[in-house]
Amino acid sequence: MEKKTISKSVLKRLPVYLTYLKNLPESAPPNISATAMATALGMGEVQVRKDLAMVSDGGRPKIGYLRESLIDDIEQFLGYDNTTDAVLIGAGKLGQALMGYQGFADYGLNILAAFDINPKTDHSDEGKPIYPIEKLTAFCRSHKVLMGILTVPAEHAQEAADLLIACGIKAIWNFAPTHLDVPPHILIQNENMAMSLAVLSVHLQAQIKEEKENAK
Amino acid sequence: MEKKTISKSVLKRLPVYLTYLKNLPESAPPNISATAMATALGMGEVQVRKDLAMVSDGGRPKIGYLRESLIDDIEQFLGYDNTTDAVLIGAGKLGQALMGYQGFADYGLNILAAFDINPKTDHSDEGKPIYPIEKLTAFCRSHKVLMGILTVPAEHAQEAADLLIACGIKAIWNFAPTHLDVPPHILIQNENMAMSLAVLSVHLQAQIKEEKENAK
DNA sequence: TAGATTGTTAATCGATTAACAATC
DNA sequence: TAGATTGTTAATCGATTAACAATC
Repeated sequence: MEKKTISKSVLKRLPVYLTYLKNLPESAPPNISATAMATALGMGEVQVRKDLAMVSDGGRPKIGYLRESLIDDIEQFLGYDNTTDAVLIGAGKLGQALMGYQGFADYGLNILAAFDINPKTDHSDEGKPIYPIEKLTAFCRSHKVLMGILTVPAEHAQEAADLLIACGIKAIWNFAPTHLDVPPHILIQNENMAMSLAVLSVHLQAQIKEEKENAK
Repeated sequence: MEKKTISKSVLKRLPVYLTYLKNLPESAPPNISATAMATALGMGEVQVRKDLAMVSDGGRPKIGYLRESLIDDIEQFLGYDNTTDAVLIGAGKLGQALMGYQGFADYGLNILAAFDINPKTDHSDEGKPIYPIEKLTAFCRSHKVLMGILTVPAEHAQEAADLLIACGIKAIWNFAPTHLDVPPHILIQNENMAMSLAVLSVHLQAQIKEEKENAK
């Protein structure tokens, strides 16, 4: 495998392959072909093969890829093997739901603590600490945290982002439905529910309209 | 405005413009130029103008677009003006967080009720009903629900999706980290946190590596 | 009128797909 | 060997960007 720069489109498909591979039953054969994966996921087989070529050191003709090593290769490429510590700002319902989600461990994500302007309690149901926002800076510095998760209301998102950046954070996972202005070296990943809803809404509108016309 | 088919890329940018426009202060002038929006959102101005041309009946040279009507045009295009009723499957933490989120009203989304194999309570904090899953079919039929939101564990996502489709649902917003197999006319919109995490993780890996090299 | 801004047509860029050669 | 599958090179497609004409 050569170290090539990877495009965002490829990058976003890798976790799809990963979950598919990990969900295969124990009883499945140790090898899997790009063809089989493509069929199962409803994708083009050349695309799958090309994507895998970016992270794997190759499959064997006629046999395919060794499932276990493919999983390892993708996980390693995505950096899921070394855990990333993160802090969460905004311990509302969504924030607490994310804090309690056990599945993040599979992605190497570890939410250390949450911070809130006005914490309702000092720990989540799972026992993770919830601190007043004033403690954020010291905490981030001492734990060398590089990632922040924003689950605050839209109107406080920008100031929370500014605060995180001042604490030395390099990447922000933003659940607030708003655009954030940040310096170029900071990565913002918007978990854009509005985007998803737009796609769903327009699809349904079209569907409804179609049905009406058919009913004529 | 002519009815053109819109690409998914444009479609996904529309809600970004919309939130930006809605968040402008009351005191802002009634007109806004594509140039100004592009600068504020860090996008290309031609792209903004082209996107707006898809939904608006045009801005005025030298002046720009009338902010209010632009908002209306986008909302209408996205179908946010007529509400979409939805049911939610899986009343866990994430499910309840979504049920309680007031902001969905802005997107024309109305979560009528949640369903769960084993409801802990019969209503959410906001008073929305939570029913046992057995009641789903009758409910969807009588309320003519077209959209389902999946917040169940990955291992139950496929069966939940099948159930929704059997109930006549046309679009599924899937929060479960798994690939769903559905008939072609059903739209699946994956709220893919794994995708976002992949982007964040790879960015941080690169950042860490870079720092190490600089430290040499 | 001059200049800012719009909308459109053409050029570029990147990503996907198709064709094919290599290999076990 | 034959055939399934891999990996790569070339062709296509779509989306973004650049150039420019139109307009208030």
